[in-house]
Amino acid sequence: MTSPRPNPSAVIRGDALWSGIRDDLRARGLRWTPQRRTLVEVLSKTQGHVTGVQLVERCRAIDPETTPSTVYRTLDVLEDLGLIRHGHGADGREEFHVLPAAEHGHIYCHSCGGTWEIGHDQAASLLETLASEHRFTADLSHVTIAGRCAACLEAPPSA
Amino acid sequence: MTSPRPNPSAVIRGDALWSGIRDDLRARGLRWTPQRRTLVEVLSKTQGHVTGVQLVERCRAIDPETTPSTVYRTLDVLEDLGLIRHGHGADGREEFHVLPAAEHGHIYCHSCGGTWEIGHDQAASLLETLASEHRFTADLSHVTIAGRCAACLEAPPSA
DNA sequence: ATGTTTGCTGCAACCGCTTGCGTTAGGGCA
DNA sequence: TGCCCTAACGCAAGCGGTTGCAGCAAACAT
Ligand SMILES: [Mn+2]
Ligand SMILES: [Mn+2]
Ligand SMILES: [Zn+2]
Ligand SMILES: [Zn+2]
Repeated sequence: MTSPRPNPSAVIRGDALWSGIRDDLRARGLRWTPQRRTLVEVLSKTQGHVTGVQLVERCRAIDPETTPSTVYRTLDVLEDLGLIRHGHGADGREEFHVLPAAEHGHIYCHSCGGTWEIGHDQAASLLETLASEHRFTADLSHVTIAGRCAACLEAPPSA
Repeated sequence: MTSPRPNPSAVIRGDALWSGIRDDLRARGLRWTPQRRTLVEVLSKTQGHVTGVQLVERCRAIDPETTPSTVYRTLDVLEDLGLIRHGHGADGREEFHVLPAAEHGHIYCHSCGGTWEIGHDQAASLLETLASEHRFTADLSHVTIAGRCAACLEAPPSA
């Protein structure tokens, strides 16, 4: 859970993205273990959003011995390598973005529970304001904004 | 527990903001209990940000029997009444904003752990974009944006 | 092959917070 | 003042995720 570092080969296909990991890890003095191989296999078959719990489940389908702490620690490593990102849902729970995917944030309606994505263009003005007024480089994929959607503002559900 | 009071006007003393809560609750069919009174006393002496754990600690200083679940449930109620707001830190942990306070979001540096506040003016463009493009009314106090501060971009701490 | 280094694993405990449930007690009304 | 309804409480278990530690095993060198 540290720094963003885009993987140069990330643009290509999913397979190509994940196939280089073994060497990426070794180049950094890290190790390629059966447990990591399992998680990477799961991730390479995953698109969009996943929670940590879902990933543990899917790993267990391949290797029933899978331990949560190992999975979460490996997710941290993979995020350092720039292969995944995580954000937090409205309740603070982790959600992982599996690459390749356009970087995006989320908006969440407190009333109906609906969620939508915010693209770079929609966030551009905020990111620029942060850059100029705070000299801050924001991580859009870690952004979740809560509030009320149009439908709920007009017709508040029962409350 | 409650003994007759010779001087009915004595207890007041709290901020105008917090003094109406008892009646606010009753008007909604909710109840004014000793546990809620303790939490409200703590909140009325609190400014800025507090975590749930801190609030439980401070309640225990007044009433050692304080139970976490009761505190968190009461915090939910008070947020419904609009007396506090909560957001999530970069790690997803809850932080409560005690009113009166200008509504604001937070930015957080993944490298050095520093945090800063975003005011309404700095968020205005984002909020407007969300309103126009998604017809979404955002809750600024629930916003935490992670990224890197200027100092860390120029001189990454050891990484 | 074998040894050595040290990153990684599994475990168990823990943290912040939530939830289901049986019991207590607030508070409107007689 | 006492009754009654039900909101709120305390407890214990649970959930998502993290952490310290002792043993294990990748990786590289010999
Ligand atoms: Mn985070
Ligand atoms: Mn704040
Ligand atoms: Zn909605
Ligand atoms: Zn920083």
